Amino acid sequence: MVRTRFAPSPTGFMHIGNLRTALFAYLLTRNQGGKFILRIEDTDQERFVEGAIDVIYNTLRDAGMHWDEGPDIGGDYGPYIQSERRGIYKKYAQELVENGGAYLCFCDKERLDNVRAICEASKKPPMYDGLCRGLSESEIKEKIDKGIPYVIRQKMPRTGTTSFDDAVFGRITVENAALDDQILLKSDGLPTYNFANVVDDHLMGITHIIRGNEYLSSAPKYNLLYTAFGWEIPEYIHVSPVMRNSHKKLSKRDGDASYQDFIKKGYLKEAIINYIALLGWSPAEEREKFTLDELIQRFNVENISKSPAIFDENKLAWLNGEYIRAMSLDEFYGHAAVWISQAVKNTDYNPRLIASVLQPRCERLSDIPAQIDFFDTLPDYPIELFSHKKMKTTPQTSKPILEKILNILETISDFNQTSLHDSLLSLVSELELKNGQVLFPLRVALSGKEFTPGGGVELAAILGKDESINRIKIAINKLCNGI
RNA sequence: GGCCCGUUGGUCAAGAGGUUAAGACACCGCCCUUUCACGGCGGAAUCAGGGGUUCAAUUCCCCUACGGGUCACCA
Repeated sequence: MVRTRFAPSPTGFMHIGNLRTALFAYLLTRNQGGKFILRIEDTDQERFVEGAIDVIYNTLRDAGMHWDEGPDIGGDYGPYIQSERRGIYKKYAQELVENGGAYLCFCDKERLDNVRAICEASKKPPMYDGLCRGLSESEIKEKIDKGIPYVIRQKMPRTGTTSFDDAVFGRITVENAALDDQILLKSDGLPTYNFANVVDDHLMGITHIIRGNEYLSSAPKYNLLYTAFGWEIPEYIHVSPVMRNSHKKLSKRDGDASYQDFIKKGYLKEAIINYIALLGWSPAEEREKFTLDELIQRFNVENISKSPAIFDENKLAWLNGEYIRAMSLDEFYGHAAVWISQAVKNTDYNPRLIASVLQPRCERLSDIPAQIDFFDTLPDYPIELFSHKKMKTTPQTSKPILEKILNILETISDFNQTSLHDSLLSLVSELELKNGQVLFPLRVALSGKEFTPGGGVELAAILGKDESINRIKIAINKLCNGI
């Protein structure tokens, strides 16, 4: 039975790279019919942020990644919050001391700084020199009796190599001599991340560890720990980071790196999940758009890529547009309504009608307000806007046409898209013109803009008879004065 | 600096000794069209460099360059 875990620190926001790691773990688990465990790593009390755990819950739930065991729903391997597991680690650290895999170290900060300085001076990697490794029973007892604070350090082999197989990176081998006697238990009795992680993963029966590849070089140390305890080493799946550019990881410092940021920017959760699944993993098919279920069916560790992937918001936007266009109008309206109402306060204008012209030309929901800002107030525009090379229109040609349009609109009693369309197109054929020569001036008159969602007919239908006539008169007036 | 890892178009990427080196985003052009989009068609664009191994290397090996990671009583 596959058991994976997602073990975030509660920092108050969900980083997109973290979310991708969670997604990979989730996809693998569901693909294999295993259990997905949520564990909160909050041993660093200084970083505690109010409400941060809820952000984790909400994001995962919103994205559709449901966990089988976790702090809120429990499970057979709890507690699932590290701060509630304190007692456990000390016991295991002591066990390790007894079986020779670890030792007590009484060195104080000053000495440690010294050791480090010496290493650096001789251009050697800074490592603990192992002074306390050789302490005798009586020396240890004496120091403890004196009340000297101590930490517990892992006793690394001084010779030989340690190897392990990573599902993505293959076989990794390191010289044991390069491994530092890392601290397992701090002098305050709390475990370091390195230790808590190993203990928790083992105790929770985690079979596959999916995490960022910044842990790749630590993995041998963890394996030595597993071995020292006589525990079975899990499968490792280290994944390369999601980058902002070729040098930097996507990070909070750059802003806009969290799931919440993207939602705020008008991206759909389906598109975000779909897009990040494609960063560092590729499906076997020539297709880009996948639902969560489809991703689950297809996900496999073999197709995870070794190299880092640069996050391309362009492609996310495109994918988002694909999702938007695939919606029914009702669905789209459900998403777009709040954005439409941001720009259009006038309740005479039917927001559903506005949504219908927006849907095919909208990539991000947040693009909506700027696209429809002309409904409430007609912008002041120059008459040069009536010039369009391809439509063969100029301010001069537009004026008489607008006057004719005005006459026609005034006679329409049932003012809707169909009636407008029919009567305006008959005007076109009557005048023996191209559609654009009539309808382009109308669009400009109604919107004061060169580009609009929907054309003259659609805009007139939304604006209604009175306002359409009003705006055409304004345009004619402008043209009278301007030509 | 030591160690570990990586490198296919601008970006995501397929490819696993013999391919016209897929596909997608972005870009450019054309078509459609009442603007802009959508859609359709087409185009330009990639194996980091150098050595090997081989009849044949993008693919295997080595070196170099570049990039990343890691070396805390942080996680």
